[in-house]
Amino acid sequence: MKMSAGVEWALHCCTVLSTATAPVPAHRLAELHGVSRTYLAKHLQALSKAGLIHAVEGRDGGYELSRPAAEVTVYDVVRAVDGPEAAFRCTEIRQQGPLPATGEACKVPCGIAKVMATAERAWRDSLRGVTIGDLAATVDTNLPGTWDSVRHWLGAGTASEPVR
Amino acid sequence: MKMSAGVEWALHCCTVLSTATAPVPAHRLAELHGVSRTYLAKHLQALSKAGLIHAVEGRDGGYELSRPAAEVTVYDVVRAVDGPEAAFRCTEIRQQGPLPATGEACKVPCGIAKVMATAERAWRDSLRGVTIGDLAATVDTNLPGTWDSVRHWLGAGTASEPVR
DNA sequence: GGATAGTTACTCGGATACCATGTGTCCGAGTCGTAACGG
DNA sequence: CCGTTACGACTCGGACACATGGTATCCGAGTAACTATCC
Repeated sequence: MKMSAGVEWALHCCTVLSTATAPVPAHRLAELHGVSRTYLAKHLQALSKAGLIHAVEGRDGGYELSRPAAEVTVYDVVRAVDGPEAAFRCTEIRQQGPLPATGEACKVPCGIAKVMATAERAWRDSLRGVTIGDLAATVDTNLPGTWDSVRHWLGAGTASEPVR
Repeated sequence: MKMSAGVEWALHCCTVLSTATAPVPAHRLAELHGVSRTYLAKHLQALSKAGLIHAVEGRDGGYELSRPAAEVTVYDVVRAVDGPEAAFRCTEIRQQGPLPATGEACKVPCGIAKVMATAERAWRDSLRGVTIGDLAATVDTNLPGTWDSVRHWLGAGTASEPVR
């Protein structure tokens, strides 16, 4: 069981967007994080479809958060990128084989499925307890001035162009 | 993010083994659950490597639980089949790009990685709170007599042979 | 000088290849139960 | 009748193909800003 690497990228991007003062193009976010531009674009589209971010079209356009960072949870991002379906999928094998469970026994969900569902709910609840705003604040606590540098870099031209 | 279907099979098999009175061959477990014999064998090998079950070799051999069912947690099985590594893997992209995090900032783990690790810990703790014995008891509560039927079927010959 | 039309460059969005991991399968090594055999 | 021995069938274990989904990429549609022109 492994999670898409795009989740990490998306979370970093959302955190950056929460402190940006203007729309940020996808290729700029990729450059800032040192990842593939085209593949990151795919994940940003997922975030866009989920309504977490929205695109400003045309020249000088880019992405920006649709809601305040404090109202976007980490789980929202994970769900948007990684998909809404649960990791564990009960295939109801109790109904197969020579001793299948009868119809009435299947009215209650399989005990195994219930345990897995409970665990995943705990996982989701934990992720729902943290927002993009919290993440940004943590970074600022660990290394004050980080967002100033990021905003400065975003405001400047390309990376090859020296920052004065 | 999806979990291997073998996890579900393995949990069902462990529950059956917890009520069996003699070693159960892999092909018999596959037949009982209506799943691929050879593929199930692969997952049973994983359980065996993890020490959760052990093989009785030779004729009339098979698998049996190594520990009492009450001492085997659901997480033990999930970990054995699905692997011990976490779903989220931090690739430290904060150290990449034109504004990499400096050495001292990296002494503390990335905030995103911490959030994901906390969530996964909650997930694991939830799975650790349920044992194979609990699962077996749940089945017996929902449909009393199930394990008697299973034991009877296991004691009898092949499925094609009618049970008297 | 101001409004307007054309141009340009930039943005996102979906459709398209590649590869790693899960899925499914196979055959060989080892072991126990059984039966035949000899004492 | 009992011990020994050889056999046979059954078990697991690891090594081998296939398929699905994540990974990575490309090009086309659309829009806003800029510029030059005209009134």
